Amino acid sequence: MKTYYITTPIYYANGEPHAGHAYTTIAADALARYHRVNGDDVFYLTGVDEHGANIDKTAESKGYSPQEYCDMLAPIFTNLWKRLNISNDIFLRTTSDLHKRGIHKFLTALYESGDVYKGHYEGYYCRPCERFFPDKEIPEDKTCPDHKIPLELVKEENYFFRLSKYQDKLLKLYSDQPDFVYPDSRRNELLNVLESGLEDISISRSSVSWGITLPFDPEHIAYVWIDALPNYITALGYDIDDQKFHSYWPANVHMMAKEITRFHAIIWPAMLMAIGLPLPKQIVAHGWLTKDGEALSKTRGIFIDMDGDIETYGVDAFRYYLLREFSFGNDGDYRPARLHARYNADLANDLGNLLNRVLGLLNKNFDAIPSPTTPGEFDDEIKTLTEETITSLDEHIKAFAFDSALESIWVLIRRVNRYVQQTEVWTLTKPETKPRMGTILYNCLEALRIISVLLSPFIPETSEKIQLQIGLKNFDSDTNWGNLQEGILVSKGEPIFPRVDLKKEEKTETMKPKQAKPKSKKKISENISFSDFQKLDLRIGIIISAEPVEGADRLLKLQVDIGDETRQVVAGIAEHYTSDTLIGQQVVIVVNLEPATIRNVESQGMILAASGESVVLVTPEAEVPLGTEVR
RNA sequence: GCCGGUGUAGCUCAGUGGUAGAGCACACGACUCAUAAUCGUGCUGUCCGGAGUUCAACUCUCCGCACCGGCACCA
Repeated sequence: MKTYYITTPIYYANGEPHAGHAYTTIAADALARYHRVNGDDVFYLTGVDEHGANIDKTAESKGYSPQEYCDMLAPIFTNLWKRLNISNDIFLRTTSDLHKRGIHKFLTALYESGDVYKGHYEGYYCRPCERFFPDKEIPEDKTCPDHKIPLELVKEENYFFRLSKYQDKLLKLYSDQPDFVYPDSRRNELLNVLESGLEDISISRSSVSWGITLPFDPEHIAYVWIDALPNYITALGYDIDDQKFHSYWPANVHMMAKEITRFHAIIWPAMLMAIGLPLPKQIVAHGWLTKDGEALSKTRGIFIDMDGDIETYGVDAFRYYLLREFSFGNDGDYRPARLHARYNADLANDLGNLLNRVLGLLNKNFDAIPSPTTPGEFDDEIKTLTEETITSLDEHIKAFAFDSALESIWVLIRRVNRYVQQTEVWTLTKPETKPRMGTILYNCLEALRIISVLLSPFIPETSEKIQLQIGLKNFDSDTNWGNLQEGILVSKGEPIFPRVDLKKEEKTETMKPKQAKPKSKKKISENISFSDFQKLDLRIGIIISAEPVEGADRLLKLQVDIGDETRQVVAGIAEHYTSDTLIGQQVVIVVNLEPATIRNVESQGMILAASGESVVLVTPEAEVPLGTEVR
């Protein structure tokens, strides 16, 4: 029996899961189920990554120990997966013994490979990022670009992994195995990274406490990614080297969202090379979800209402919509209106109604499933198309084209609807035509049975409902035509996808104004003295010219009149303001900031702006004389 | 600025060197077994713009525009 090992990332447990996590997990679930129904021995892994300074900090801010916090959060993930019908075989927590033991073995092996060395690291460090900035990346103001807080000059003794050594081997991997990274767009990006050179990476932290200690130096904690990536082997029992590990590793697919491909497609394979383990076969990245065209954002309250949509349309409709409407690999725009349209058109009208009408006809005219005694026109077409669908489905699945996969099944569903129409079964009630009627109904049911098998990876609950209504007590996953037995008593057939009235929906939607209050998540910094504050010289100025900076997308070169003089300031606001709207604006400018050169342009100060998801200039509430002090 | 991608019917997208397709939506018709479902027919397009190669380009080449990623940049 072929094995198939598929993984999602272990999601970082410093917040609740969102639709993006659900998307990854549902896609991986579809693959896992597809391979299971085709007879493979499948192992499907998902889980949570529970270590690192961020979790420690989040836990502390909520008044819990990190372990307590993780223990609270893990069930939120598992409950969601249960609700979404995720068929994972394991839910790995990095705080589990299984993982900790595996990591010890992994780190020991890595250490013994000779590619780990101890280095003194002196450099600029961002605590929330848990990372050092390489020399060429240090911002001139020594502020973390993501967290907007000052970098700390930290001198740490760290262990490093000789990633640089693996550049050529990785390049060879990419050329020998062109499908190692899917889709090609991601592969190209990573090739760029590889070709521009790799630096060794530090794999430990001595300043962080919440994590796994290095087996060869208890003073150090494994860096979160070094702790997390090997979960793919620790989950299989790598530490005891058992049969399970050897039968499932290497993984067939590591599935993830596009932002973490670098860790999976560069660092992870390099580490595996170092310890002499086989590499995963494919790194598969999907795009991000937007909602009605806007990026998801906690702070702006833009989120996908999974609970609401699942409540209205059902889990399978949610799964179906995500897999059917988005082309996997690209970003996808989640639009409740489209979900609604898909639900009614595809699920209720095409599939649900087909099952219902066939069962209705059968119940009205027969006591049980009749035998196909009387072949006729179109029968072969239905049978042939069913078989062709099985083949094309397989091709699409291999290419991660869930949308085409589902579309190909729907071609068959529509064909069966047409079959009912063409044969006008409902007219064949006379004794002499009844055997033909029975045959047609048998064919319809058999097609529906096979369709339910083909659909089971995507919408498992529906598949079961279909088979139950057909009268099968145990799920029959045989896709050979004719496997359906005659004489089975069918059920009455309640609609499996009752139509949803849009007007009702609009009402309920307006009834729950669930707007999150926009707020910044950055914590208040440490206190400074009043004299510290007084050191700042803030003045009112007016922008008299603004032009783009050569070679930079975000920068504008501004001339600001502050009364006595004109200052040239470079500001990273080009994405939010055009020159026209800026000229004539009064702004607050820091005039005693030491000058800096950015992109060969001198900047003699800094314009204040609220900078969160959007950037908004700070301006005086009423016009004031230029050069006025701000305090 | 560099690298890559995308731009086709109202919407979501497929597609080929010979003058364009699917689903949804829309209109009309058929049917009445079925969840106002199904089936048929029809409709709309400067296939982003421009130049070039070719007997012929939406499909190839070049230039440009727009949007989206990645990298650089964010005092």
